[in-house]
Amino acid sequence: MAPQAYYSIHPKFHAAVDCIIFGFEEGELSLLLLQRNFEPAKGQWSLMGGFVEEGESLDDAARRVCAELTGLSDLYMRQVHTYGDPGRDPGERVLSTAYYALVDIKKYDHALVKAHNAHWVKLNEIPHLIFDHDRMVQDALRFMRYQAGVKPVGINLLPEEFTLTQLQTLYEAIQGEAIDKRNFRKRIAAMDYIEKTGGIDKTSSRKGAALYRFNQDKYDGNFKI
Amino acid sequence: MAPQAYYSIHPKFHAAVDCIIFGFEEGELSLLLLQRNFEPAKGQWSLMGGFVEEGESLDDAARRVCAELTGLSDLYMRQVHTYGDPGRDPGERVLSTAYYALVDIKKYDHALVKAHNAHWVKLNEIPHLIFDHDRMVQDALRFMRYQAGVKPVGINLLPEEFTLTQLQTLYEAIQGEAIDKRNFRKRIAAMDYIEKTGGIDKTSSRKGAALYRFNQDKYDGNFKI
DNA sequence: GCAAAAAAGTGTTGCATTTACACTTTCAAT
DNA sequence: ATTGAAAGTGTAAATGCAACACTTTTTTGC
Repeated sequence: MAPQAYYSIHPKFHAAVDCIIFGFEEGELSLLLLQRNFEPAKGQWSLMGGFVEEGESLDDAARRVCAELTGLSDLYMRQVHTYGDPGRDPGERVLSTAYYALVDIKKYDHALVKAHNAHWVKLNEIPHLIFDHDRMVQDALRFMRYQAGVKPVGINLLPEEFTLTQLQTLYEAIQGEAIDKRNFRKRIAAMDYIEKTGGIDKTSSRKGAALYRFNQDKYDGNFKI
Repeated sequence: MAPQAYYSIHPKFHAAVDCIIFGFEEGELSLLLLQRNFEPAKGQWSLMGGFVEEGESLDDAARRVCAELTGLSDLYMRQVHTYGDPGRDPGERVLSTAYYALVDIKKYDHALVKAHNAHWVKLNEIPHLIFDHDRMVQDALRFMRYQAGVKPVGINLLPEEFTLTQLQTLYEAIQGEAIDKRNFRKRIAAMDYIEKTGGIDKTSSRKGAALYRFNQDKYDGNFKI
């Protein structure tokens, strides 16, 4: 068989990425969802997605798609799964790879979000989404929760400086259950890569709460020995 | 934009699946690898792979590809990751989704394996593989190890009936470290879904070892309450 | 200026899980 | 009858995890 024929006898498919974009506000996780003002499935809710272009890796496509909506191009993102059932997109056949992304909800570009008719929706208020996007959300949520239990990825949902109460509330939202304050702080204290900045936050407490930051170098150091 | 145009302005890609096929023999994990007697990359080592066809889901494609090589179509399989860098396949652009599969190494079709010029290779003797297949193997191994630590998926590498010594040797191979025999048996005893068959295996011991089997119903029951 | 409110911050104990550890039993082969 | 080879079995120490309540600080309202 000639090398060319090896490939050309096989079909080609559209490839897309869909992004499950997590934010954290008011003690709850939210997703950034589109109320589609475009076809297909105009009027329905969906994830932000887009087609993979020539010469663009899947990771790059996911990054571009998230940046188109949020204006942020340095988000923490991870591939979740690829969905390839024929008929999953009722228009044409499309293979779609889902990525989750973590956003500091204070930072996104409001104009872009508005232009896409996108909205932050709390996890327990998520409407039915088009195609197989419901399942993508379930899978992404499970994977993100798993990763958050293993690595401090959740920090990407907070500003650079944060209080321990914010951090605890975040992890309670991720895990979906209350955490004992003293045990939580003991655990954090044992992580030398979460360090005091010296700053004090007085926005949510009369007394004032110490600010902390994540130190990537110290974190990497823990594994390089 | 007309619905058709929505899709057609975007490029299409070949879609492939590559299978990381695990077996267990002589106390070690092995992979079923091809010494390619076909183009591209003839003469080199690779994973078993194939293109996704029209009307075929990714899962179905992976199942078909594994069955083409092993003759077994009911393998435990899980999607690992999709690799989409441009240039990952030097011929044409191909998006490839990796699946791992677990095989009872006593059962595969030897003629098919021979026809494909495939060989079982022990984990620590794996040669360099083409394209990004080395990375696929690393990712699949990590994912399989994780899953084996959480669910009894490893059982798919053993015959229906197995001794506790076999099971322990398997888990030592998966984890890559020795396990205390009494602690291991205590843990297994606590799993009511691993049950004695009443049979006795005398092939590897004068005394004879009790045979066990995995009870899927009891296992499912543990989570349905 | 005093009292109340609201969040930050701080250790100890009991319980459960995990780990370490060595000898006996059985049976086939010689 | 002895030997060899793998199967099978329980306890004690240590570690990790979960439960639990009060003090401190500062602002605000009286």
